[in-house]
Amino acid sequence: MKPSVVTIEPSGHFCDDCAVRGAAVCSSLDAAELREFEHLGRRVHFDSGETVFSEEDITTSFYNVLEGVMRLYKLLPDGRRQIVGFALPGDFLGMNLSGRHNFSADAIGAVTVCQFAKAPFGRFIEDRPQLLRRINELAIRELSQARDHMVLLGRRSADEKVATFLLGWRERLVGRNGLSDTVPLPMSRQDIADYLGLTIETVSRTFTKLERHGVIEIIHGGISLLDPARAEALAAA
Amino acid sequence: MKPSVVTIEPSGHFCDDCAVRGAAVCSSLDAAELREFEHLGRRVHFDSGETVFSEEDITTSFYNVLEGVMRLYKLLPDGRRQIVGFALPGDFLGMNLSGRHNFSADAIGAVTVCQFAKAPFGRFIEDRPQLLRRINELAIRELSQARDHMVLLGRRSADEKVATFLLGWRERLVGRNGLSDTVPLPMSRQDIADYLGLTIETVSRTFTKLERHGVIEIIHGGISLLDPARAEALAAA
DNA sequence: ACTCAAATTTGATCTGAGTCAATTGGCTTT
DNA sequence: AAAGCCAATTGACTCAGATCAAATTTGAGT
Repeated sequence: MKPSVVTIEPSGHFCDDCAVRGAAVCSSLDAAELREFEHLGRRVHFDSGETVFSEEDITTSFYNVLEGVMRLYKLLPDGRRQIVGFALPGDFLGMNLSGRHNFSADAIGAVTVCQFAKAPFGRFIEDRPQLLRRINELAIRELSQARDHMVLLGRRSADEKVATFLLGWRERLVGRNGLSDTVPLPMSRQDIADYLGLTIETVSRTFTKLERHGVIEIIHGGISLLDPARAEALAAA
Repeated sequence: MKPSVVTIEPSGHFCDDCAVRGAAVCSSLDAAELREFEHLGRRVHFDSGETVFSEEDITTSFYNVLEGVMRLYKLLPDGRRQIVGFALPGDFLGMNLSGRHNFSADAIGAVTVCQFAKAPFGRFIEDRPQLLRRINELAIRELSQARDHMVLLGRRSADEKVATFLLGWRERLVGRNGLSDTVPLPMSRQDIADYLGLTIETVSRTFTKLERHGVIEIIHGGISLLDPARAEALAAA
């Protein structure tokens, strides 16, 4: 929540070495289009805890996450927070109908995004239906994830929520270095609680319980999944 | 849950008198396109309680709701149910990436849908980016609603959930006959409970409490909103 | 109107997760 | 290495909403 000091690099030919070129919205563009496209985007860096955009902000940009993790959340007037998702490299943010973002986004650790001004991006899309189709795909995938998360929030116990989260997070990180039993958790316990609709104490107690039962080991900056099968069983229940 | 006896009318010029022509996906089509489009769709009728499609079904069709209300839900292996939304006339269903529906849909009362076979619909979209843009709009709107619902499920009390639901449902029915304080509730208490992440008993008790406090009156087939301001206050809290 | 089944309401009790309150542990700064 | 700070853990207790168990009410079919 420090003042937002961002570093804006000059636009240029940086798609070439972009880590998410194949995964992100860009995957729908051919080489020539990509060359044109890269003039629209600028790499912007955010430090840990900085807010990339806020819920009621007028949407002026779209964002493609290049590096790092972000928390996406909504606040109630009295301060209660619900994290609606975590964004990882390759995720595309900023689509909306109202002209305002309908959630806020903070950097968890250092984050780099590819930022596109709304108007030129809109014009670029105009005559490129395959890019629109790609964006639509991403929206539909998110919608499916959102529905899964509703089931978790509305109908699962604390144990099930935590087990499901750990397995789901591990799965999302597969792109990194394959499926690993060492699962880094860059977000705080409070973030996890606000994502799962629990309190920080319940999350902590559940982690401890899972460790006592030999399902996980709590390690520095994450957990190690000792018994994936048992975790799956807990999550499915 | 009776066997699915559906009535399929012959395809023909029925878009002319379609109640949702202006609201649905069709709103992005001009007169000539609409004429071509109507040959793709068939009106299909479902009786109360019938299942229109199930979660793991291979997607063979898309649906445009014409009349009635549907519940959209997901089930856990042990039978717990989360309703992820209610569909009303004008809503478009069936989009997905996996090739399977990722939720189930039942008719609540009699329902009429406009059913499109997947392949011809896909071909029709192909060279009509404005229809794709319309579908994208609908997906983004749903995504926004889904996030709001996550906040409700994860962070709101039973009283807030019920008040928010009643106001939100009233709002969704504005298209019908304007904003009315008489709010029909075609779905059962169990449906409301499964939508709000509560039990049927808690929903019933909360209705009774709201009535005791003069906020609503429970009437046949719905409620009457006596004190909208107080309901708003409860929902905002 | 009469019967039966299902939906809803109401009551009594229980419990999973929340709340409140210390500790403990890990970093950072000096 | 001591001090200070914030995040995480642990413990004791509470409570909102779940569960269990009856009534009621509603509705469809005869």
